[in-house]
Amino acid sequence: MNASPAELHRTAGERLQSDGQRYTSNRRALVEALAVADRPVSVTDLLDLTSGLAQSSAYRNLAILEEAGVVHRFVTSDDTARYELSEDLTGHHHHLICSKCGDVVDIEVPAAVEDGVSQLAVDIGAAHGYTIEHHQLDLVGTCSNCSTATR
Amino acid sequence: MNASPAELHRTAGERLQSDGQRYTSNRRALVEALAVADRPVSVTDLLDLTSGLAQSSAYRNLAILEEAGVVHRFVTSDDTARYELSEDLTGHHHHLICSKCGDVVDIEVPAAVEDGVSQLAVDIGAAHGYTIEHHQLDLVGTCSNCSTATR
DNA sequence: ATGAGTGCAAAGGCTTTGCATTAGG
DNA sequence: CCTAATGCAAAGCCTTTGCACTCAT
Repeated sequence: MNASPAELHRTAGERLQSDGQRYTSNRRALVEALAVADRPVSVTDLLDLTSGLAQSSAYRNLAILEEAGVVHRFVTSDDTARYELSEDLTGHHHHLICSKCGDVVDIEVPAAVEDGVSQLAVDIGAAHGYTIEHHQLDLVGTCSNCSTATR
Repeated sequence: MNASPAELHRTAGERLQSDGQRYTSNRRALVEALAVADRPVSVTDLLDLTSGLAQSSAYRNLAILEEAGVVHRFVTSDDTARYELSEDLTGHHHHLICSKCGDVVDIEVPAAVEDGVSQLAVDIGAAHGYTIEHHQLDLVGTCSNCSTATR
């Protein structure tokens, strides 16, 4: 986890390749931007962070990167998808989300809680016939900015 | 928690009233449908479950019910909003989500894990200047149906 | 009567798709 | 060369909004 830039790109390239996909400059730029951002970002953000990337290409490439396990996509209450590098590249973490502005901050969780949740996932999955892929713990609240603002 | 139907409607009515809203028949029908569904449902589902309810009214009323704290809205990876009755009406629980079909099942979590997460929420919130409103724990995987399907 | 609530249809915003062009292997 | 990838514009889908009508108080 927390791979160096070079290592990151190598891993990304390998995963795409084993998916029968190329690691093009657009895709590299997206991975780069996600690494630099170091927090979940929307497609709009990514278009700002990269340059000369068509919106449709961003969506298409993010879908491919997700399929290859390089990025992770999720949606918060503001209905816009956010992307971040896959957890096995950056380390397992959870999210602190502002219910007002939709902002997301990465957080780390004590091992005790993490273990409890992991065990739970196994048990619950078995009980319901689900194959658990991952879990997601969100703490939802109001960020200092939005608390202060006169709404 | 797990209020009787009568109690449920009474509580819903009160909350709307203290929000300066009426408990109209459309709103009652939505609450009724959510209670019967007993799982998070999409607006499309709600339109099927109720009858003669305009789509726009569904959205508008759900927003008002959410504002009044009667229902809770959230989004899974399939980008469609789901609604359920507020947790203080049905009991605190979490979700088991199918990453393929977007289906959601309510689950309950052992007190030990729950306590750990609650404490965590307090700590993390303080550390980041957030006022935590609630937390959300999702177990994401593939339901038995989708595992079997030849994709 | 008077404003909230409703239905219908149109508009919005994020995302996906079609198609001709470009580029990587 | 030949298919994958790209950009542009159009289309889609969920959701929101405008407006006239209806209902409750």
